Amino acid sequence: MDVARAARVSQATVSRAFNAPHRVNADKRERVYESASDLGYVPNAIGRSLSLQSSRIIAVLAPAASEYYQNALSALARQVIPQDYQLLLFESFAPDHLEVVLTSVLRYHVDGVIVASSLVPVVEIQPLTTQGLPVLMFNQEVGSGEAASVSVDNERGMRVLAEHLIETGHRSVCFVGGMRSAGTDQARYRGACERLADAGVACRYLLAGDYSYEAGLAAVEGLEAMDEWPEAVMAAGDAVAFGVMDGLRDRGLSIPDDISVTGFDGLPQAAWRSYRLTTIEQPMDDLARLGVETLVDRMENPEPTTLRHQRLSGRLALRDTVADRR
Amino acid sequence: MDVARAARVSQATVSRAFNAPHRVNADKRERVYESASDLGYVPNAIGRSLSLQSSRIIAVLAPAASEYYQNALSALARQVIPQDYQLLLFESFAPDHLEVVLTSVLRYHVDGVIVASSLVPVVEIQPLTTQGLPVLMFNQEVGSGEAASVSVDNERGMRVLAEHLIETGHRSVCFVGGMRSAGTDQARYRGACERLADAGVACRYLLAGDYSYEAGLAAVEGLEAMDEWPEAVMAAGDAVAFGVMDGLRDRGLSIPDDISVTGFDGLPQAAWRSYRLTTIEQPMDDLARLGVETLVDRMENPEPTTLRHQRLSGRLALRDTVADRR
DNA sequence: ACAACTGATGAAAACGTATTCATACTAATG
DNA sequence: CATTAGTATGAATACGTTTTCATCAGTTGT
Repeated sequence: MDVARAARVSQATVSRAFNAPHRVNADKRERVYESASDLGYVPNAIGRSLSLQSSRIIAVLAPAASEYYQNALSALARQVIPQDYQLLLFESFAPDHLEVVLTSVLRYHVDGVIVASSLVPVVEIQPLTTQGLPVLMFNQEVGSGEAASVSVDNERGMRVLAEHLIETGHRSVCFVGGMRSAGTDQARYRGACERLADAGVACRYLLAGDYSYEAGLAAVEGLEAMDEWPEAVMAAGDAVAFGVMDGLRDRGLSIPDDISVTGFDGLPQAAWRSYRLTTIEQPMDDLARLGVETLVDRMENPEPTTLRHQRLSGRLALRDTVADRR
Repeated sequence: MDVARAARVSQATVSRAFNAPHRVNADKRERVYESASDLGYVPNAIGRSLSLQSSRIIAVLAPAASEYYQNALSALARQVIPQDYQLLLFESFAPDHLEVVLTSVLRYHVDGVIVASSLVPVVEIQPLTTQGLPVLMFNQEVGSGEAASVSVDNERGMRVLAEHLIETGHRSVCFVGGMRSAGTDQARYRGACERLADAGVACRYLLAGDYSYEAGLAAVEGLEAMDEWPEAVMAAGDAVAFGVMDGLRDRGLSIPDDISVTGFDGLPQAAWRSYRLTTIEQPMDDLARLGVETLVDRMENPEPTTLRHQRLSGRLALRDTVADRR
């Protein structure tokens, strides 16, 4: 290698100068650094990966078009820096495209994978786990043993929200779900349902179709088609809630006076003046930190730790979309 | 290698079976595929990178917390797939941290770099260009010769918006900028100013501080401190515009009856019912495609093409935040 | 029948690093 | 002074590919 020659040392010494400076004499070390900066040399991470059999790269599968997952990605990117890993982004994996993406992930011999998408069920990622690749499911509750996972406590969060609605005297509620298949959707509906049922409050289920603003907006038609407006609608996600709010306002209804609305996730927009949405805020940074730590732990400790789901509690953000009806 | 042995062929043949299937006999090819799937083998991209001296990875520097750049990242991720490149994400580069990030980029020997951040001036990325690394500045207008770049035509977009305000009879305008240092900010202000001046309309400048909702909200205080409300405020970005709108509404003003507001970027929220913001929509997919194509072209053709800035026109989205004052 | 060509294949080198092993040297101990 | 322990260094190897080059078999043309 050029630097070695320029510094009149062996290539092994160059390697040591960068990775274990104390193991090489000060004078040679300086010579190496000097030649390196002269030649604009920086150690090649690819050669390093090959030799070390470890790339210090984490693949992350995320639908970059979703507001929630954009925030998750951002939080993950920040948490990964202190651990000195990089994120390799994989996106846009339609169900039929997923297999291609997964072999692509395999090709890059990443050290670990974070699956941040409600569209990828845990069974689909078996091609990765069978290769012994550590996988973390982000924002998905999976059974223990299948994969490591972190998420907010969806059921509890929804229970807290339901509790709040009950306390404020709501007697009829409609839950607007995103996608039936998403595990989070089920957990959230269950949480709402159970708590409301305890208090003798009915909770209908309306399907928006996905977790978007547009879906929420369209769902209001379904709401309208019911015999009468519910006193409160609990949306499965903030984005849906924004759509619902705007749809209701379009129809001349006032929030929260005519109808209360709650969300879930704690998107930045929930705090905006036009919405001031009462919602459960996901502790995004904590989730990301916990997730990355869990994954890194699995990557760096060969002995297989038990794969378990870790739940973090969300925070109830009380704002202005729930009326006191007592 | 195991697969070679299992298929009783040389390792060179395995390589050819995957990269140039027609150059290896059908029977051996099948044997290779079979052994590969038995052993769960996929070609190692790291070894490949080392041998090919090309990683097929593009580094992207983006502030993952900004709504605009999240959308840009998403568009870039989609555009990069058909070209068979992957995106390696680098984020959170405070000015003093930038150098570390850049050497990290260098380490990974990526094939190209996309800088999607208004916070990174083109001079700062010289460490990359001097290494002969192709760089694309996304959403930044840089002088020709310094780096390849793509952006929407900021000046023209703002002129179109100004034109619209003039046509609808506005006689006083305030421009709310994001950050003085950002090149886009200057171009947008210039576009607005020039067109308005032509029509004899004054255009004041108010600095929000950054391109966030919160900055826009706070900027309304500055607006309030002026002798009288302007007839229109032109925000430098949509997020700022949302903040301005909410700030004005907080003060009991009606949009657009009391004050017109315009934005810039075309964020998804601009179409939301609560804002219905008249703005310039950036052709994000076209920008991403053009940017990626430009970069890929530079990566794959050694002879240096001239580095130029490419502008795409934005689209005027006429919605409900500009009144007709004639 | 023999030369010339074609196509399939393997051996070997290269890419840039980390690391093991051996060697040369220095310092400390008896 | 001789032995030992320790330290600094380089040579060599491994990591997993791609690719050049040589070889060998088979085919075509005369």
